[in-house]
Amino acid sequence: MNIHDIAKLAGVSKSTVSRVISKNGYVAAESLQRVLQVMEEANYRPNMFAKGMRTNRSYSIGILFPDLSNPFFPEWYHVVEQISGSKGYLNYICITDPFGETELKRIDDLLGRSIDGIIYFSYQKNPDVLTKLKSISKQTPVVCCDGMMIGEDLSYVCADERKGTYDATRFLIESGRKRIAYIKGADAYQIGLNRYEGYKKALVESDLEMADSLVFSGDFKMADGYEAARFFMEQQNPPDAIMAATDFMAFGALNYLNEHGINVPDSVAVVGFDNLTRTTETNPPLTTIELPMEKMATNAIETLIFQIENDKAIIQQVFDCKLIVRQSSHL
Amino acid sequence: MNIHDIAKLAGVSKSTVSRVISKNGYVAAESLQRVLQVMEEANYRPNMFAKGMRTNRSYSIGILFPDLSNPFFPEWYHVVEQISGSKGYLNYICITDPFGETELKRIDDLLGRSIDGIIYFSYQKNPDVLTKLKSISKQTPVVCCDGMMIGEDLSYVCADERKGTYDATRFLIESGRKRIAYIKGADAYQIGLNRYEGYKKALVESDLEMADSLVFSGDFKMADGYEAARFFMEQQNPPDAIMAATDFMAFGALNYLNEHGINVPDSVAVVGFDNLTRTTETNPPLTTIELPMEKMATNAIETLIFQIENDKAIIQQVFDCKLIVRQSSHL
DNA sequence: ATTTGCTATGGGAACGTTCCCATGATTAAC
DNA sequence: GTTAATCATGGGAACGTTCCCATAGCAAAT
Repeated sequence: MNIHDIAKLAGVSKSTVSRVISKNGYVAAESLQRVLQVMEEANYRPNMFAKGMRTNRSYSIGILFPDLSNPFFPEWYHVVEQISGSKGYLNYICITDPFGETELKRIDDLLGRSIDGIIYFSYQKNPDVLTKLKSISKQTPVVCCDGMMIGEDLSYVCADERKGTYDATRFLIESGRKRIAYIKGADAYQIGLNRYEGYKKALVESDLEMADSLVFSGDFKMADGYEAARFFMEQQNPPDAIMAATDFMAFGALNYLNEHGINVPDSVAVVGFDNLTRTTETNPPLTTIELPMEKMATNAIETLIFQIENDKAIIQQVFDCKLIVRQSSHL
Repeated sequence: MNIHDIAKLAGVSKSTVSRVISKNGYVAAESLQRVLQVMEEANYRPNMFAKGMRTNRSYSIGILFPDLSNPFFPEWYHVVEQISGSKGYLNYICITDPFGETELKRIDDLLGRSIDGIIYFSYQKNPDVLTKLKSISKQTPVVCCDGMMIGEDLSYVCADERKGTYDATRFLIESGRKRIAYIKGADAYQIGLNRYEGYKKALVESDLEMADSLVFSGDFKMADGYEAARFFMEQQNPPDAIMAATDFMAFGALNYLNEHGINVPDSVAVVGFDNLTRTTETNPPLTTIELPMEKMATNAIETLIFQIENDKAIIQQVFDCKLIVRQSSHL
């Protein structure tokens, strides 16, 4: 069943049918009606291959995630999918890996499908990948979703995570915390370094101690937060506050503290980062730095679609983070 | 840059280049070498639209998930993506909704992309959707991933969840539990009913009480498990065991119990279902019924690809569940 | 010497769209 | 009443592959 058959059934030419489908060019109200009806009755669906061959558009977007076990990514995708769907796009999801070793291959896989654009997440800042992304982005727009791309000649959307963590750390200091521990990402990851920088900056400014015993490198898993809390609390002089680079790791820390009868926030304050949905459900509800995820995700996909449909010029956006004080940090 | 340009550069005809790309038909070793080299140098990528127009294959698979906040689905997808990727396929992910209201539209969206096959998850058994899936599956294979499809004229992969829950309930009874509560899915969902049936069957066989006060309907969220535990434990005669239809809800129940100093398993046993990765990390580690997720996911995608590439006949598979006893149920 | 089968290659039609161009019909403007 | 602008339609080339068919060289078998 093709455009030709529809044309015959509706008693018009294939050109007219084409005009109906692509909604451009003149077509008489009567013809329109008849073609629409015939298409409906015949359950006709335009052939995307033929369409794509002429237009070079697939209405498909490729998304690269380094890991799907952190609920941050599914939450982000949920927002993206809503918007892209409403604009007629469908999304390929590729799971790369935390070290970015498979990224180049997956980008090629996506390009082989003639996707219209790419949304890129990574834990790493791999020069080869950046070069590739830069070179394709004149043809196929790419939007990167992390602050570590700042300074690169690429489109990105990110948040001022450094300032976010800085503000939160200041808040803890001002509310009297003296020994503030930090759970950062693995040393091998470039992602999240801005968060760690904000923490260090606030400590330095306040002449607070920056000991190795107060920093733990995790792998962004919940279990790492749990282990970090154990590492901190088993010291003879444990911290009175624990900040985590992600809510997900803060969850793990909270679990450890709750299970060991260590009162939060009386004995130790806990602060996360991201403001995941579940932060209101923890015990106690988690003070966290809000990454304006919904705003960022919306912006990322809308930017990408704008670039696809209008202008491929680079667009870079930075959002503010906001400290959200809940019970896990109250004295 | 198309097959014609490559042919000219390599000094052969476009037919020979086509034979090189599609790896079929005779081509001399020398020609092969030259064409390969030219393609490499020109960074040539075959045009999938033109290819698809002739072959009617997109090497794309569509996956429908009703919800992405339950980590069960990302875990499943991770397995699927690994395998489909290794066989040259990429996956579109559509998030429908728990009530299945958007499923028909999303299926149409996918068909509009000429996907080669569909993997279908749902919380509901919507007759319209089933009719649609049955009608398309002669052309575009569909593999459903839940036991509620048993009896339908569709390909599916599922587990004997009824028996799984039955076995687990028997185990609790035999280890001396007398009042066994159950956290089921929302009444509006057809999914998970087999699990609930297994629970009821075991209770009836042992002449144990089946009170309304021992059954709670949740929405598969962690918070629902938390609420369920509160509902059960605030009764004057609380249960000595809580089973949940999903690990995710069991996590919520465990949180409630831990936070309220109710000893697990001494005061109350907790049993989940799914054997998510995180079950070994809870406190105490969670006894659960293993849904052989990896095996099922592997089977689902391999079945689908087999149907795409070989034979579209219906394939139906049922796997066994296995009780995994950890500390949350030990007396 | 002829036939057969295998290897190797090239030409051309076909897939189902879009889009440019040509052709009228009708209406509006002078 | 001619000209111009707008509306409506159809024909045909083009997009970049695959695949069928024709051709032909060469070795092995008759």
